[in-house]
Amino acid sequence: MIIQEAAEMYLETILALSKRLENVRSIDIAREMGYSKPTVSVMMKDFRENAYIEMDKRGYINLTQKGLEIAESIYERHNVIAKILMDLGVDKKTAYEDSCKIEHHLSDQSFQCIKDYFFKNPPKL
Amino acid sequence: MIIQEAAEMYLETILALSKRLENVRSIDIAREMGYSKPTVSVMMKDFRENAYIEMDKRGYINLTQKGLEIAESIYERHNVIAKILMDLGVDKKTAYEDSCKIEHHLSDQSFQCIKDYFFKNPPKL
DNA sequence: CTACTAAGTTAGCACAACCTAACTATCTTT
DNA sequence: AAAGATAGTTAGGTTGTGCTAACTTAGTAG
Repeated sequence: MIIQEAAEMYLETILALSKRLENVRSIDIAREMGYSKPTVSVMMKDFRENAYIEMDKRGYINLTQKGLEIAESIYERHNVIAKILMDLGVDKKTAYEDSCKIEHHLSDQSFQCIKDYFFKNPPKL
Repeated sequence: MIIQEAAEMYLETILALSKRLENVRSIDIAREMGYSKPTVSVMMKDFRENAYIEMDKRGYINLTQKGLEIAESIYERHNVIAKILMDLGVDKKTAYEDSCKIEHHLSDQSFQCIKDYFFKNPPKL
């Protein structure tokens, strides 16, 4: 299973939910992302089969090491890019929306260069 | 027809090709983008029906005003973003590849903020 | 116990955007 | 004129990612 944009979004959402909920279930993901139950259910089946998550008998979802690594990398990108956009004057909502889309398309090299540059040269408004 | 990422790529490619070729044909687009002839043919049919391009009897393609506006906006983004990435230290090939993907996902607001910032604060290596 | 509700799953569908195979049309070359 | 090459089109298939309808399963409330 090649991890594609959609899959990255699910993994990131699971990580984000796990930071504010006791347990993460399919239904929580569906509500968070605005998708139907079956859509999420099918994707979680895929994730189980490819060992990105584990699910217990109650349906509580946990990221495996493999899943967590991807989720965290995307999650970091999301926040770093959103912060930079906001520092450049973009409003919060737009900054988060845009970074949510961009985060999947940046090479590691570009992300690192952007991160390094803005770390060394924080924009002053 | 909602212009989606794929459509934007075709329009941008037509514009780019028209800058270095006398006439642009479906086959030129197919070769440039690495797609099959039928794939391009079907998309061009769609473009004709939605007035993004015009095609004469010889199959020569020209962007309409509507098509040109989209193509130019994407084309500008591509070059601006690629230049910034290169200024930040990303190699040329990666910079072009990444900007090619990002260009479709940035809001006007974010693009403008990024452009303004780097115009006022050109990175010095 | 029955009935309701909530969560998860299965089956089947839709759409975008790619593909190959096979056809047509046109132009060139002999 | 016949044959070959090149370009475009049509038909039908595949994959990813979403949907609804309808089912199952488990927990809760009367």
